[in-house]
Amino acid sequence: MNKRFLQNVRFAPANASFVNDVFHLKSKASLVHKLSESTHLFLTSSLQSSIFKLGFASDTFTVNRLINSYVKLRETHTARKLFDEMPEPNVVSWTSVISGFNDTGQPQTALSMFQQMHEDESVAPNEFTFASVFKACSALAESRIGKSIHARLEMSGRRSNTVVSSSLLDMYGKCNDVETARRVFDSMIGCGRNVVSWTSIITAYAQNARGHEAFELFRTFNSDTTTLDRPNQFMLASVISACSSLGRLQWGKVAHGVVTHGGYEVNHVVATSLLDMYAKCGSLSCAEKIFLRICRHSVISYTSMIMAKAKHGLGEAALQLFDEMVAKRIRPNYVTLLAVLHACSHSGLVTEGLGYLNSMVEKYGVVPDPRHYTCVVDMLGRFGRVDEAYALAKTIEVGGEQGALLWGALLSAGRLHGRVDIVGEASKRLIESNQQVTSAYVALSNAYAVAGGWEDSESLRLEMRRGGNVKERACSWIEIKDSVYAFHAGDLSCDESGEIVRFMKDLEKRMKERGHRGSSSMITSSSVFVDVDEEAKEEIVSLHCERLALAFGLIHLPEGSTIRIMNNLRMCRDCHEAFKLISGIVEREIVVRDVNRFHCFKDGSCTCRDFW
DNA sequence: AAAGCGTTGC
Repeated sequence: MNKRFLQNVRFAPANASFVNDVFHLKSKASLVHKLSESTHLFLTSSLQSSIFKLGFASDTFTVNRLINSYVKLRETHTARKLFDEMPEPNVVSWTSVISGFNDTGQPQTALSMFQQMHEDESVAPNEFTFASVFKACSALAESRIGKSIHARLEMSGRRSNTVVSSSLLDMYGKCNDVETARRVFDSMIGCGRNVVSWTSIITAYAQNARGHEAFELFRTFNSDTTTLDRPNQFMLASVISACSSLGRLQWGKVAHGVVTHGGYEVNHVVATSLLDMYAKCGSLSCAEKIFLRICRHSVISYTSMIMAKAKHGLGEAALQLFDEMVAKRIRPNYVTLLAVLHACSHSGLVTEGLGYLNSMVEKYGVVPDPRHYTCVVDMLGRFGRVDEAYALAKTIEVGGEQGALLWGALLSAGRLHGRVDIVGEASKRLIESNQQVTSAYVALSNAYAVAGGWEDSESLRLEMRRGGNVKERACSWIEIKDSVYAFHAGDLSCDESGEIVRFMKDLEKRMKERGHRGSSSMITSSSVFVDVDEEAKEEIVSLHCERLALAFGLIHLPEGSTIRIMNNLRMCRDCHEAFKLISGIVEREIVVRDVNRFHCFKDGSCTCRDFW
């Protein structure tokens, strides 16, 4: 039959081009189909030569598929070359190449392509293009450019698209403009929000230190009856991260319940966020349990666990884990080295810490940056090597926020060891660079007061008041079952009878007797400092509150319960000592008024109780 | 044919 057909063709020239077309189109269809399945550069480039031989080099649709195949293989350069040779690129061609640059970490090039598209004026961007371009702005945290493109979007009338709006709100979130992100989210009520847009707004709050609102939105999403979407791995990782930064174990457990329910425990990003959450909420054992369940470890899971051990005072175990990671050929990054230095700093491994700082380039290929130096300055300072800390700090040229952290570390060192000269130098640098001005003034004022320069101290305090510098109030809090009890620095109104202070003094005495070091003289020194300045008192009371919280937990929790203490300054480095001590103390009756009672999540939906 | 969301540091 075929034979006869071909014979007919031979004698019917009028039909020849028709058959030729059919043959070509059939070949094209199969080539394009093969392209979409190609996962190897070799296959894609041989398909390209076949396509070109058949004469489809100018066919926009076919070349778009080709470009797309190269983009999937991350061959952005080849994709761009093909694009540049196209006689008539359309919006798909432009968008494919722009998203290719996004996917290969070249958002700047993606943006310049968009600019070129704008100047060309031959093709108008559509929803797909805008979504890609906002993603590029997110990556660059470029709100200025993002806003101007947002204006173009509004003019084009293409806003009522869930994907575009999500990318837009995500961009505002990444540029730290949460209010605008929220406005975009609120405006999406008509075009339909989905799990991605909810995740974007939750992430915007979570990444901008507004964890409460992030969690509140998560709850709203879960009780929203208008959507069939359930939380996915992206949303959960973000929500869990919010719980970590809030130090709210109960909320973290609720999120863990949702993870288990949705079967997302195997996702390594979710698992890593859970690990970090348990560690930051004080449960090292749960963190470790999660860590051991992770099958394929990444640099992030190891770094999180090293940091967890470091913050819980287990410096040697942290370093051991670091060795294990290196042995597994997982390459450490700058955060890993920060965790390692923290481990040394928090466990008094000064020599080891200096060793890591000096060998990190050569051994691990990580160039130390100001954050690593700050960590080492802090470590030297804590262990009395203040002059070395100062000498090191002077060699680092850094300003802005990083500079403030560096000189802030030195300031603490000077204060801890009563070095007025160091406090003076560090304060001067902070005040000059207009960073942490309040703490600097307070510390300086205290240093003068200690050295007997009462007049200087007084004039500084006046200067502070005139400048309107107000220090954020420190607070500690404790979770007991479903409630959170908060204690604010300087506020001992919960101690009407003075019994707490007596208890603290007793506790402190016992701690000293057992050789507990650190800021152990907070109560006795308070009587010295109380007339001088608020700062010392704040720190003192903040520490009091941790002990207070301990005492509180001891009284209200059944035997064997875990007590978690958090504060908004840093993880309590004395917790381990305090725990050891408190376990030997007989229960006492103390009447404590609830200072503050946050609204708390009643955990009814948790499905993984067996985990704890 | 092309698009949007997540984890480690302070």
